Amino acid sequence: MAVHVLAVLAYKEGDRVTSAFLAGSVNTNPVIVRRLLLSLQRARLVDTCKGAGAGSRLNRSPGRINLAEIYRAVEEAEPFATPSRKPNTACPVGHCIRKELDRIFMSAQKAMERDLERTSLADVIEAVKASCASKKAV
Amino acid sequence: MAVHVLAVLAYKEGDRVTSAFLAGSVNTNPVIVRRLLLSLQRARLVDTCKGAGAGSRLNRSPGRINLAEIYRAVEEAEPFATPSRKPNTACPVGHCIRKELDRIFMSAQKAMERDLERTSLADVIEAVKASCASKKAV
DNA sequence: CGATTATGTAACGCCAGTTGTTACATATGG
DNA sequence: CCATATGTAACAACTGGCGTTACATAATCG
Repeated sequence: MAVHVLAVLAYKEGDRVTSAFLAGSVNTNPVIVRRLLLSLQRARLVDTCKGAGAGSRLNRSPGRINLAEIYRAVEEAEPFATPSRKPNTACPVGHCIRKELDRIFMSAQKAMERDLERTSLADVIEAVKASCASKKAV
Repeated sequence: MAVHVLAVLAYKEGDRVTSAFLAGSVNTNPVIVRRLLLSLQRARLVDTCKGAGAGSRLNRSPGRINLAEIYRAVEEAEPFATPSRKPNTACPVGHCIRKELDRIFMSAQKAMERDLERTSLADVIEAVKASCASKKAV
């Protein structure tokens, strides 16, 4: 969904867009979008102004924003299972496995982000446009 | 948690272990473990017998089981955000973006799994043992 | 054979996280 | 000063996963 919002922003090249408009586009509530924009602001991906005639716009050109950045800005939690908040008991394995798994999963997540880095927001826009065009052609 | 259970099984090299024992080790309920074991059975990772004196054991040596297999056996859902089951509206972006994002995320997930493939269950056991030993040394 | 043991499975409650909604304070521009 | 749009809080609704109880089924042992 974050990517979706940013894609719309990229679509409107530089124009300020209100959260209400974005919400309509993603088919959700303006507040949801605003909450999302807060994360994106923290990551310096968008630039938001308050007041009349204001709204948000991209802070960088779409070609210089990659999906890994968006992912990191939005997803703060690990994609893996909650470590089952129980610290485990007297099992010989339970004691030390958590730390090891964290290491391994961190590495896997890094691998995933490296893959996401290869795609820029501009790439997404381009692909979407192409996909829409071909669909229209039919 | 799946890895934890399998690690315990690997620890008990070949012995059949009951779900009750595993549950105690992971500090949870036997039924939870059984549900997990069902997934692992489907993936042919464990071999479970019913009846008295029965239980589960690994179907392969720990060195020949990698974490990507476990991940695939257990996690059936995408690690990414639910595609917000709403099919979106008349927004020009909304129409085609879902498909594109699916492609990209699939690729990222593949990258993650490729990373997980590099670690076998035996590696995890080894690391855990080493970690426990060093902790004991202190 | 029958008792015991352990899995398979369903039904249900519980809890946490996410989404959605309403409401209101605040800032900005005209 | 007023209209507009964000920031934020409070709360309802929904969802997914975990936990628990309960019961049927299967396999082993005496």
